[in-house]
Amino acid sequence: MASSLSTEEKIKAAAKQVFISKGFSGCTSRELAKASGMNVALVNYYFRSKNKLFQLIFQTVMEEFFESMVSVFSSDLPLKEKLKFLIEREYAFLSKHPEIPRFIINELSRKDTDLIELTHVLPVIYNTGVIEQAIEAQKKGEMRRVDMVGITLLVISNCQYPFMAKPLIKNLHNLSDEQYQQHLELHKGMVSEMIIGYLFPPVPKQNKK
Amino acid sequence: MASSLSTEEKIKAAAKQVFISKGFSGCTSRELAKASGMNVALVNYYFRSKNKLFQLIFQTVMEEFFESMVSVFSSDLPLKEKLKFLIEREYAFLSKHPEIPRFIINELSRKDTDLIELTHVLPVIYNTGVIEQAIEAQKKGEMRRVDMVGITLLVISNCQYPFMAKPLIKNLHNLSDEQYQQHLELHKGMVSEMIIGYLFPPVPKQNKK
DNA sequence: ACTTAATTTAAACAATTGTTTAAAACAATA
DNA sequence: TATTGTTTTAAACAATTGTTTAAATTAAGT
Repeated sequence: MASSLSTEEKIKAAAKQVFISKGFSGCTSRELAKASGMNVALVNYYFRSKNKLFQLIFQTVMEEFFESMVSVFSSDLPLKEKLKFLIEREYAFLSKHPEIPRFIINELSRKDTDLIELTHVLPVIYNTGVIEQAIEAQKKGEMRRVDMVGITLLVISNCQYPFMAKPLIKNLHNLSDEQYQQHLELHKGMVSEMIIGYLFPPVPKQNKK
Repeated sequence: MASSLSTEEKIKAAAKQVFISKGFSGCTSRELAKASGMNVALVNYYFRSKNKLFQLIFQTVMEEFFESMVSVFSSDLPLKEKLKFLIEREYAFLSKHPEIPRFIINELSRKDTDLIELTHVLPVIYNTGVIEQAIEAQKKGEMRRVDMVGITLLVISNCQYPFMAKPLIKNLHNLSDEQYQQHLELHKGMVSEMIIGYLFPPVPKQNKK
């Protein structure tokens, strides 16, 4: 039962859910309290303010968000397999946490937010050696000359957007939840094949020196 | 000068900007009033309530959002050219209105929102004959057998996400605005080539039947 | 000029916001 | 048991919320 958790952790867990689904400005202190079965004063007793609590939770969500990405790049696989694996992992993560990309993108585009430091995550990825893998594959002419920003964008666009846009696409195409789920599963395969097919064209385009 | 507009239109124009960038729950009635140079009472005098004003604006934003998409499908072009054109148009639209996809997706995923009817836009697209074009191209084996949902998802994922995720990617890769702009331009070409290359594979996969 | 209607303003409304207070309940230790 | 310190509660705080009122101003038509 959830009551085995401490009050502090109950509030944190509930607040995470509420913040993710409604955003910082979409919920109130009392709503956060009620969602954890506590009262308003307790929220501020443990976390000082709504804003402090949010900052704390946003940080942890960001870490979860990048965790699997880093772990995949750190794995001992050829680049092409890493990318297939990454897409698979992203879809698995998003199936569990479909609201997180929207939440993060939203809160990051608030002008008035104390923006979180992400500078530490890039070096971690770079240290996995994935850059060297890409450069080598490109030298051999096996891989298209796309930089890390381009690769990142390709992968997360095609993975995250379909989850974020669920209400839009469902509404637009008149789909049930089950139908959309099927489309997502189908789409994963297409995305994987498309991206791999693009980045690693069957016939080498050119061998730049 | 903007003062040539009527009070009602000044409020509407300012509210559109504010709603799009801060969302319904991210702004106040007084903020909407101040942004148009008016006062709170005038907002409710012309639009009855904050919610009514929002509903009105959301509707018009949605229409702008689908306008170019429909117009491209209605154009007299072969399917492959339509898709190239669509991507080009999407990028042009998003360069002008980079905040709109996030705004729409956000507001559509609010549980408590009176959801807008989109059922009229799908028939419009279907009536352009694009479906028949796709089926024919697929019969000839020129095009992969991907349905309308899949095509839609591919295009708008790769177009919209890079604009939505600007703060995330900028932060992650430590890019300046100018650098990100360059990446966007570069990405457009990649996306177009990738999607076309995937949907219309150079060597016909198989001729079903 | 007079009357009527439409527009704009300042002020007020009750409800809700984030946050704090001070007392109560609890737990641990002596 | 008495005395700590910690946790929880109910109530209050001023500020802000969406909305309304009623008076003031402007515009239009006679």
